Amino acid sequence: MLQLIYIKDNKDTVLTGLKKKKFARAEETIEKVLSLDEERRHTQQQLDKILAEANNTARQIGQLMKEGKKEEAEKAKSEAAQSKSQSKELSDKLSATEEELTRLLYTIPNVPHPRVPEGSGADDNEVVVEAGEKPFLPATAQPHWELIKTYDIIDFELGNKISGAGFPVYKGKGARLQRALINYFLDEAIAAGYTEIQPPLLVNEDSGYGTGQLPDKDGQMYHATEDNLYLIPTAEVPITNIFRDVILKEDDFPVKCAGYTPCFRREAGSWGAHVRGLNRLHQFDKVEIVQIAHPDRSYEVLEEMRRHIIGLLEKLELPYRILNLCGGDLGFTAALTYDMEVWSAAQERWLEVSSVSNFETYQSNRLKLRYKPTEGKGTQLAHTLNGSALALPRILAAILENNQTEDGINIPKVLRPYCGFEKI
RNA sequence: GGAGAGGUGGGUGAGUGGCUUAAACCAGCAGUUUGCUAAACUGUCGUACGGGUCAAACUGUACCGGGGGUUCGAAUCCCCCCCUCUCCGCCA
Repeated sequence: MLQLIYIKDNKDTVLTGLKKKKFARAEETIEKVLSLDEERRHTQQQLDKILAEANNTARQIGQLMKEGKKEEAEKAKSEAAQSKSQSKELSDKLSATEEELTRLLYTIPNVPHPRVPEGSGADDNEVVVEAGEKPFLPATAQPHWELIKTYDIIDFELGNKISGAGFPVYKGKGARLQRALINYFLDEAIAAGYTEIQPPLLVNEDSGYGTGQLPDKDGQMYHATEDNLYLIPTAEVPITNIFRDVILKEDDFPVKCAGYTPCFRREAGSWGAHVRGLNRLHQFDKVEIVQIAHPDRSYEVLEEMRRHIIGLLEKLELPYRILNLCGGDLGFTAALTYDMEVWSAAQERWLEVSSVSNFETYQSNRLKLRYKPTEGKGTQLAHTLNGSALALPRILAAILENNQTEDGINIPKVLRPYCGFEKI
């Protein structure tokens, strides 16, 4: 969530930003936030004063008792009892106000960065880069959901039998190619200075709130109710939560973590004709990169992450384009997001394979992820960033479709040492 | 799953109702000493929300796993919950 102090000091910027993000009732909400804050401070001042007096009296009573002045002590006691109901009332009011304030703050999305383009939907996203050559496919070319049957490398029917729709079974060279991609992505991340993490795949409620999946996207996660644990929808959740309630030192920056995990998504209500094959799944594999950055450097870090992902796409020889998401299409918590899409030649459409975002302090405020500046007092919120590097199924789809030939599918050169074969 | 023990600052760990404003030690930071390192010594050393100030100094409140209660006063007593550890059982 946004920092209260930021809203107070930058009211106009916040309002402009929220409008860009198509957040309805921006003025109304911000005014309410500011007046609640006013009320909160006023109440706290009153309460603090009463508590200070009460603490004083209590100390005096202790002193009187010690000196054996019982009568005086009794008198003081009855006085103290009076301020009690008063303080109870005030502290109830304080927590009610704070609660309402927090609840309201949770409903306000992050403010977009100035570089975010205006717009209301996917059509308004800015194409930053388009690179690579779209392959020319033979007339016999098949979409990946046919190819996987032809070569018997991914089996949806089997997954259907074991689990249900959206849980494919990877077989033989399909499984090996998948494993090759994971290892390749991890090795590249390590080479780029990321620390490899193998996090838990089930997380508790606190972690769900920490990265913002709860309470809003409750229905999107698989929930093991017996133990009140959630299957992770992305490695972002466990990895970022490593830093929940953490105060870093300034020279701890940059913190770079990468992890491979399966990801589980219920994708409630989002199935349709356009999500055939590997395009959308309940379980899929992904390598995620996460950075915790100094606020002054987070946009450099974002560009660094973007370059890292481009590097992967280029080495995989996939045509790609990069979108700078417009205000209306930007996620709730992001300040700036690049979507990376690869060209899927047989489907003749772009597939999103990565999304890199700077959340600035939006996540860290909720996580209480701070750092101590070397100069000066106190703590400051760090910036968090993450991105997929990369999500496997659509990459796999694009590799299969783009590299198909009359006599098999060519494996990109960079993956061959990892696969142990050159062709499917 | 059964039984027991326990959750206190960055760490170790004291603290059974009021000289606790959380001792002491370690680590950290600053300084002194020093040819350098080490050691020693001195000082400093939590977080959040307020007040105060140009900024500080200073100052109020809350926080000893979480939530409630008893009391003038709770780390300490009571209730509920969560978690960790040990042993047993089960098990890759």
